[in-house]
Amino acid sequence: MLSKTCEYALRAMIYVAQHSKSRNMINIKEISENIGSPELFIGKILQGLSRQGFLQSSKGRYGGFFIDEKNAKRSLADIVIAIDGDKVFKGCGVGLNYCSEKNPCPIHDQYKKARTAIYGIYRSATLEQFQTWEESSPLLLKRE
Amino acid sequence: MLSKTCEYALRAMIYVAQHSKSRNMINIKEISENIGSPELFIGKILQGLSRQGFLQSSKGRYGGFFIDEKNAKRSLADIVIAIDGDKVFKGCGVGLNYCSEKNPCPIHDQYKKARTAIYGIYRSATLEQFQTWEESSPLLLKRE
DNA sequence: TTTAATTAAGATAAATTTGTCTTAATTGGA
DNA sequence: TCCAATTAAGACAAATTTATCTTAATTAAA
Repeated sequence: MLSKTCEYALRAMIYVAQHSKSRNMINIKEISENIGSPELFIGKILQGLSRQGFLQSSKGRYGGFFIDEKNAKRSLADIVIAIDGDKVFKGCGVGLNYCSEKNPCPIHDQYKKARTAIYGIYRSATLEQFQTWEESSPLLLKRE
Repeated sequence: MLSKTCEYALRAMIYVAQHSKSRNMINIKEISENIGSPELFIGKILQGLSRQGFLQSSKGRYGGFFIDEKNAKRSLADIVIAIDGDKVFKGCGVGLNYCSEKNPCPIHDQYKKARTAIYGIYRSATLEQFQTWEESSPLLLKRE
C-alpha cells in the first residue's frame, strides 16, 4: 500500500502535530521513540518534508520540529503524495499504465470507485483533527 | 499498492487464462511479450505459482503454462495473497501493527470499509471472467 | 535416437528502498 | 565566549525487490 517511509512520515507528522500545541520544538529522538522508527531515518524524512514546507525545523540546542496552525490544516493525502506520489490514489488495479476511462482494464470502474474512496479518507483526515483526538488516547503511534 | 511482481503475476495469469481455452501450452516468451514483463522474470513468478497449484506447467518442446477450468475459477485475490500476502487487504491506513477494532487508529473505521471494498473487487474478479471479456478487447495487458 | 525447444532451479547481479555514519552548521545557555 | 545539543547534508551500507545468467531436466518431433 504505502511505502514504509510514507508510513513513518504520517505517524511522525501526527505525533509532531499532537505535541506542537503547547510546547516547543520536538526532537527526533522523542519522535522516533514514540512512533517506533529509526531515529536518523525519521530525521531524514522530516528534513525532506521541512524543505517542502510541511513543518518548521530549527537546529541547535532545544531545536527540533514543529507544526504551526496553518500546516496543521494539511491532510494526510498531501503527505502521502509528497512522499509516494499519487500512484496509490490514481493507479490501475492490475498495474496497467495506459488504463483510463477510454481504455479501461477489466476491473477499472469498480476499482476506481474504491480507490477514490480511499483518497477521500486521506484527504479529509487533517493533522489538526489528531490534536484533539490525542487527548483521549495517548501513545498511540508506536508500531507495536 | 501491489508489488510489481504481483502486478506481473495478475496480468500473466489473465493472459494465460485467456489463451488456455482452445490452445496448447503458452510459453513465457509469448506471455512476456504480451504483458510487457522481463521474460525470465515472469518465468520465475509463474514457476512459483505453479508450485502452489495455481496453474499447470510442462517442460520441453511445445511446453509452457496452462490454466484449466478449475483454476480459472480462482480469483485475483487468491493470486495477490499468494504473492504479496494479505497486508494490502488487511493492513492499517497509517501502518500500525496493533491497529484493530479494540485499538483503532484514528482513521480505522472508514479505512477498513474502503479496504474491504477493494478486497471484494479482487475476490469477485475470477480468471474465468476474463476469458469472455477478452473477445472484445484483445492485446489489453501490455503495460504501455 | 538425436536434436531443438522449453520449464526448473539455484546462483548471481542490478536497482531500489531503508537505514546509518560522519562532518558541518546552528542555536541557546552556562 | 565556549560548550553541549541539535538539525542538515551527503556519503555510505544493508536489506529487499526486481531481473538475469547458467546449467540441468524434460519433452516432442524429426
